[in-house]
Amino acid sequence: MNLPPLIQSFVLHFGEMGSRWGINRTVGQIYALLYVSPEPLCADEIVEALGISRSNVSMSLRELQAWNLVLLRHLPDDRRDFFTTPDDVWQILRTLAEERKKREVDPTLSVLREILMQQPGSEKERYAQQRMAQMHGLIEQLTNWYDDVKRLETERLANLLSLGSKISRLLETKDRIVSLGRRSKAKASGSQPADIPPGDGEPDGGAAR
Amino acid sequence: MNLPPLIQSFVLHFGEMGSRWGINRTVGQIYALLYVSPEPLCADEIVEALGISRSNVSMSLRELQAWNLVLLRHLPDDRRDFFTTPDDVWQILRTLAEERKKREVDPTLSVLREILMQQPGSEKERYAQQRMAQMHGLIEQLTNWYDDVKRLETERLANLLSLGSKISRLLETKDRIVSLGRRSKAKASGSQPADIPPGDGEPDGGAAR
DNA sequence: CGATAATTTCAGAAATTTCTGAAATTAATA
DNA sequence: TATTAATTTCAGAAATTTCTGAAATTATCG
Repeated sequence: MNLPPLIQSFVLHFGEMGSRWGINRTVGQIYALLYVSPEPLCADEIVEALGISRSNVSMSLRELQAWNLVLLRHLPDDRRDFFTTPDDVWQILRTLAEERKKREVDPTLSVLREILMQQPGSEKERYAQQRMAQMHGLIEQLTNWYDDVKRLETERLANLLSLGSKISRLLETKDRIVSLGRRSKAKASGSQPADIPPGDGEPDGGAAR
Repeated sequence: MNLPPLIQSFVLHFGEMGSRWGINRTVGQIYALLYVSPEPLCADEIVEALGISRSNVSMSLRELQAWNLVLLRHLPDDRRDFFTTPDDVWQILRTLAEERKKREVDPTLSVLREILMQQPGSEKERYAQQRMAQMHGLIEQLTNWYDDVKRLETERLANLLSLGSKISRLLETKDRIVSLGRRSKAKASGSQPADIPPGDGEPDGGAAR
């Protein structure tokens, strides 16, 4: 590997983190390299920079494309493929979130749905199903939130982030005030999508530490 | 493996997903099993249920403890350890978020900080550093938001989720109205309702491109 | 203390993942 | 169509991770 020290640290770190992020070392390194390169790179430049085999680069670029994390570029009168990452880090974040959801969440959601359709054959199964319903409900709330928020343009999204929990406090206050003239316990906000499966009553009081 | 079919599907799925989630098959299976078990289980019961070696169970439980994902329980006059998961799925979510942040985000944040301290030795390094600064800024915004939001109690957190992006739209509207009497282009977050302190500065305008 | 039970450790076996080099494929050019 | 360049595929080598069984450790009890 032959890179300026500062860039090398970054590339090596991404390589090491790769496995924790569900990609492998080479994929991590290539991504890091493309991310900090001012110009798009072709496969052979990557081979050169990272000191790995041509075929490994090919497969890893393919993987990065499957993740939608790289862009393909072409130069006039040159038929090689050149690769970059999007410039906008917020765009990168969106892609990452989308792809991780697709790989790490959606399959579980669909397995849960399937299992929850079935008739429990015993008391143990009935209990298990109720636990799965709780998990399903939580995941659905999270993904609904995500589906809603992901459509925001960057500036609004950044605003939302910088507000953080402050909104919640605001809401509580508003709710408390509104409820003075209505009921006594506030239940904040409409949009509860209707298809949360039954059965997941209260999260058993036992908050367990 | 000898489990009711419905529970077996769930356990096997968690095993398969394990590698995508940064844990391994056994760890995933054990977690799933504990999660749907009404009573805490001891190591030998897990061995029995999943058909894996005692030592593997021991190591995997250790791993789950390192993740803070299981609770230790004891029965009177029995010196075996029994294991469960917390009842409250929101609590589980918090733990998961915290641990994944610790493993997947914090190390990168600290490497970025270190690299950004250094003096670039070339134009390429200067550019790379600027890219890393963008990444660092984004991660910092996200973790600040997370640090803020994670302290919310469950009910408020759920409220926040169910609101989703609506707040943002609300804010924009409010801002637009407020700005009528001030400047012409709304920059959101300029003025907040009474008890909302001024947020972190600008979201780093430099969205690249 | 010695006996027994529960658990952990760890070297190496087994399984899985990653990586390479050689061959095959694709596509542009003469 | 043959030639050359760019890229991909894939069998097996190399590296890494996971898992096991045997031995070691820890803790409790008589």
